[in-house]
Amino acid sequence: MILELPEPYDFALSMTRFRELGPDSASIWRDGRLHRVVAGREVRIEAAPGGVRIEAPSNSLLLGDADAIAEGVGRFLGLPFELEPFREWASREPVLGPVVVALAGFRPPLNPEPFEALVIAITTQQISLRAAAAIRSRFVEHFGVRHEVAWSFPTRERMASADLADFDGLGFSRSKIGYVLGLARSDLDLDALGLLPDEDVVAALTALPGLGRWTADWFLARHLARPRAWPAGDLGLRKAVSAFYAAGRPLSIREVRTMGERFVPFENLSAQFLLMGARLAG
DNA sequence: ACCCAGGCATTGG
DNA sequence: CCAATGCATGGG
Repeated sequence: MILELPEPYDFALSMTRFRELGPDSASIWRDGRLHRVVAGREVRIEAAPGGVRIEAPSNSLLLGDADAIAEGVGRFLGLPFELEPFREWASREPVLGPVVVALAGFRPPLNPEPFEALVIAITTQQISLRAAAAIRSRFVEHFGVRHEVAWSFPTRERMASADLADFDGLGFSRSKIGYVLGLARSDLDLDALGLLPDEDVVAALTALPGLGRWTADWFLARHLARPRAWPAGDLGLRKAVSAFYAAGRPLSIREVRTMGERFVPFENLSAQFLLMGARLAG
């Protein structure tokens, strides 16, 4: 089936994250297609005129899963983002404007599952994206379910019943094992976070061990697609803001947080385009 | 053999 | 309140 996306849409550009630095075994890029388990079915997503083509197991259509698959893929591809008002606003920004124009067709992808979004963040804390992806792939293949090409991401329920010894050889630090188990076993309703305002989401997440401001900000940005999310503590964003707005001078987290005011009310998309722009420039 | 990489908790002033 | 430290793997 075809999933239509607002034009312009550049599938390969938008999948840069999965093609280059941080793919894992739950989201596999191969031969121009993205393989992933959506709504319990492994799908293959590829570029098509007007959007993307989704190939799914033939019986999933008969079973009436088509709507759930289209919904899940749409969220994965960042359909909730409203790019048109952002482009209109950015066109009057002297620095960001040209970046957005140069990245025409870029639609930031989302992490559609809250537990997955948080575990991705935990694994990525402090270490390089490549190291995190290597560790996470071992985690996914150990606790997830193998489909054809991709694995389903381990569920919260599965992880709630895991223990320390199950993580042997995966490369997690002791503390990060505790963060994942603590998150899985906590009584926090992850699906209900979407009903809360940004600051309440941050408060609820940072109350858990191992989930700090950076993790909460990326959850707002890449899971909930909140327009005002601004991950000022992110090393990549700090370098991007430094390059585009401070002539390369290193910026503190506090400085970057303050500079977020420049991008109101489009901090999230601004951050994602700046990161992408810096990646292409470097 | 280093050193840094899309943080966070803990400890000590 | 701020500074220093340990954590784990991958790549340069």
